[in-house]
Amino acid sequence: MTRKILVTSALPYANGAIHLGHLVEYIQTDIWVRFQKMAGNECWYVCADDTHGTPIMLRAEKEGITPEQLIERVHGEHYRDFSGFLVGFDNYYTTHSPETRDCANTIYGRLRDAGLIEVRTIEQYFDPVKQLFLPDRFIKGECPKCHAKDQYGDNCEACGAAYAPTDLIEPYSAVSGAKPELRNSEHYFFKLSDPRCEAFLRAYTSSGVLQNEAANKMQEWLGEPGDNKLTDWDISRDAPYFGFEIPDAPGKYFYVWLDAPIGYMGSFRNLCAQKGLDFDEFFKPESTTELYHFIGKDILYFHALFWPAELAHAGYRTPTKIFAHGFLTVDGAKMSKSRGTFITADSFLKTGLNPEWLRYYYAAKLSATMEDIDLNLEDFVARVNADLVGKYVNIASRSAGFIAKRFNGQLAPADGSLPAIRAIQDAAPRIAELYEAREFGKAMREVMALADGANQYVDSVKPWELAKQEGRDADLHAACTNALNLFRLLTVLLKPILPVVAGKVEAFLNIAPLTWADTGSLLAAGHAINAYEHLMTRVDPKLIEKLVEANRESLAPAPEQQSQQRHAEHQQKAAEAPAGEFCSIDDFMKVDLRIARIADAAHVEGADKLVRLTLDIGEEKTRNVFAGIKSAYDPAQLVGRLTVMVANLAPRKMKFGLSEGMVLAASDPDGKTGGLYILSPDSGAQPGMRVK
RNA sequence: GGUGAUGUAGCUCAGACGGUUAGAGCGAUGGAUUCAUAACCCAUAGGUCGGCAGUUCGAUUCUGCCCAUCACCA
Repeated sequence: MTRKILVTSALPYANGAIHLGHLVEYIQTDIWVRFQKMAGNECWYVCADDTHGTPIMLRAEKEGITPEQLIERVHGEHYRDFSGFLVGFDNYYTTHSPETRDCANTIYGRLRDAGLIEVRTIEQYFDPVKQLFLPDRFIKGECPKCHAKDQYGDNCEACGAAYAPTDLIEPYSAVSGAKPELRNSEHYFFKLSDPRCEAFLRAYTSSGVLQNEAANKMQEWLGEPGDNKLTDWDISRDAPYFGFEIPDAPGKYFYVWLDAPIGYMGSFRNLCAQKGLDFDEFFKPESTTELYHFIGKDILYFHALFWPAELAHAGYRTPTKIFAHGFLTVDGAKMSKSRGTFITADSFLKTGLNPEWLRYYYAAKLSATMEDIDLNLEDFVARVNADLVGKYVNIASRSAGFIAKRFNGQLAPADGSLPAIRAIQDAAPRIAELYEAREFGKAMREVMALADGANQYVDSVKPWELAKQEGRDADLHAACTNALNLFRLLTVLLKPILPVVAGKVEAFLNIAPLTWADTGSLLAAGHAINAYEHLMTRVDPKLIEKLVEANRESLAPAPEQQSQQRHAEHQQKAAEAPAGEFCSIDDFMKVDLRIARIADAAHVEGADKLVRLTLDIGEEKTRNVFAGIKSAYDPAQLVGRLTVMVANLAPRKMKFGLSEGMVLAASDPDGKTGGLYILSPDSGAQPGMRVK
């Protein structure tokens, strides 16, 4: 029976370029979709640009254009990049569309009618210069807990404390620098804490729609049965805001994260109109169609809690499965602009690299888990050249010449009992299961083992010797025919990953587009093929160097959205530390090291590795410092000792109290040699002396 | 700080319900070959399976702790 399947990838934010991190998801999804289509299923792949929110509004303003102009331009860039990597959306739309607006209004209206929307007045900062309410990340100020300066409005990067923007000391607008005013505003909340939502989500998240790791993670957010840890979700923002105005609330707009997943519906509805599909068949509650969302592990929260809860209580079906994948690292580290590994899709293509190289490399490393995958640039070159060119393409390359020169391009009967051919045909159903299960890496290992088998076959029959012997024409003809059949079968298995190469193979072999069912057949005797042309070039390592150079930014990198999916509005941390090997004397002098006398030391109740130290550094007040030295020191033996502390470290709020500094201790960075050793000055040093 | 995950040969990764010699590809080395994009074929070398403890007759595989990396904390 043909399955009816709707597939989505997460919506990229219309605020930046597509990079290789994004592509992990789109390539993974595209491979899965292409496999489903080859297998004969009705499968639709939709996506869209995520276009709303304050960052879009502000960026457009900065560029002197309207938000509509900005998102139209970015939509073009995104679509170009995805097309360049052969991501075959059935529809690539925008959330700024009548369909999405209509779906959002419908969902909102139904949730409201179900009593799941609540209006509350909240106090929020307002920028009097820009005349707009400020999202948390656009307010900065002094941390209320540790008093670090210039912290964002939602949490402190120095001490990790989470708080409301209104808790900040001396707040200022990150947009205008103005002192924001507190103003009351009515906000609309989706009542996730409602018992109906909690009950639904407990059942839903443990029903097998999530990977095990993801389901485990959900437990943290849901808490133990009985304690309802879910809190209501603020889904409105005040004007001015680029988004959809809430129907019954003039001046209030849907928060961008509300309409982003609804954009999946909007894009599909737009497709339905184009193709004459029945939208309701896919989204009615008792639908027998399948709905899959491919997402990054960072946005599980939105897709596994808010989104299904909205759908379930607005009278729609819920997702069949949510597939979360890990992040991309390059050469074992986070993508970095200073190292040139924050590689944009556009630069990859402009440098002249073949997108199918990357598709194959990702496929070879992808699994069904949320594990990160590493793009090792050296490994990339070796793997693509060895597997695709050396093994796979080579089979055609070494056989085609004989067929063309000696047999007028016509094939002999294929040997269906040949072990190498049987091996591929036997493996095909297993490989189909691996594709279905998103275990592409395992599938590729199998395919390459089969390609090895094909090369071994050619090696064993030695066509180049047969060609020189009198009266061995039939053997030569059979050998090369078998090799080309092996090649054709392998092409079927690789087609979801290499659609362009597969197209060239179809032209070369003079056959109809390959489907999965073709693994069951062989080419007929007498079938005429076309002239062989190179199917794929090798990766030149010089191109990789050029690529890295093209993406390298020598200056200290601007704080850029490092996350691969997340909205800038939501969070925008991860400003990269400049990668310098040396620090200047000035940098060093910023650290105020002081001799401290340990006035008191005590175990900390409930802490596994902390000792509470009371330090005298010659000031009126002693300092309270938590040190992670419990494993090495008994508090009693520390009292009275002199040591060295960092006196101007930003205070850090810990579970057990405020830590006002740090004592220095030595340990093996690799952890190979155990032990922890706090520093002591030579005798004569007095508390409060500066160390430099 | 809490939670979820990851850590196996130079590189990228498999695997083991605990049990004789821990696997593959790439890379390295040696050989064979020349049909093929210096591709392919055969063989060899390489690992105290992140660290420390515990359970066990026996752990890399189970448990605890530690270290490192990634993500999330609305």
